[in-house]
Amino acid sequence: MFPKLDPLLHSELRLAVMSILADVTSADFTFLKKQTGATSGNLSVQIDKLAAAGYITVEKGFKGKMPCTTCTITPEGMEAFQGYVNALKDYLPL
Amino acid sequence: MFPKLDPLLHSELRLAVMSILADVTSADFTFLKKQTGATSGNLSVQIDKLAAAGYITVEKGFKGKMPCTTCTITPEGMEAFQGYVNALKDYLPL
DNA sequence: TAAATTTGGTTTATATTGTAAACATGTTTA
DNA sequence: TAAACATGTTTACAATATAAACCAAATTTA
Repeated sequence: MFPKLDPLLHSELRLAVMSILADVTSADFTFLKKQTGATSGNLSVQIDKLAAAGYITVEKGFKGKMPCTTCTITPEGMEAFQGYVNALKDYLPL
Repeated sequence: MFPKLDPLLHSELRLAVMSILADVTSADFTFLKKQTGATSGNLSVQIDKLAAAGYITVEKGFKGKMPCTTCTITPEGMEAFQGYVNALKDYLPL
């Protein structure tokens, strides 16, 4: 049977963000933007959704004088990501 | 870098359908419905989209006296599915 | 055999989602 | 100080997914 895929993670950009954070734990907005190639607007929206779900935390600070938004994956986010990966395996010949 | 995911395949139900067809080549509507747990309406719509993309062919006939719609994956569909699977690998720790 | 039910879908309406464009706020550079 | 750049956010629109309603033919039941 096909397990349900977490709709929050089944999104190209959110999945890319979570994939990065699952790897490096923490990253700032600019880094995520460069790595994913997303537009700022789209990234901002998707980060909000991940944060609202408790999958990441978002901290706003400054690097020098410039604003800097740092995203960090939470344990729940890590778990959700791993769950998604496992679920996907039932859809794919791996 | 994160490769673009084929939006036609990045859909839970369409992916499930393609996953089945990649395995068994051909299956009828009822079988797909049972395996995926989808509603008829949703399945009907998603099958149309896969067919419109040339990923599957749809043949309408009868099994005994009852109508029977058979879906078959095309070579292009097979290729697209494999491309999607490969692209996904860059998103997941596998 | 007439009515009710089941099978096998399609169409349509709505809710959700994704995305880009426009905007806001401040900083650096010429 | 004016123009260009950095770092995001908000908003408006387009695309998508999904369920609900519908349809027609076949089958079962009374």
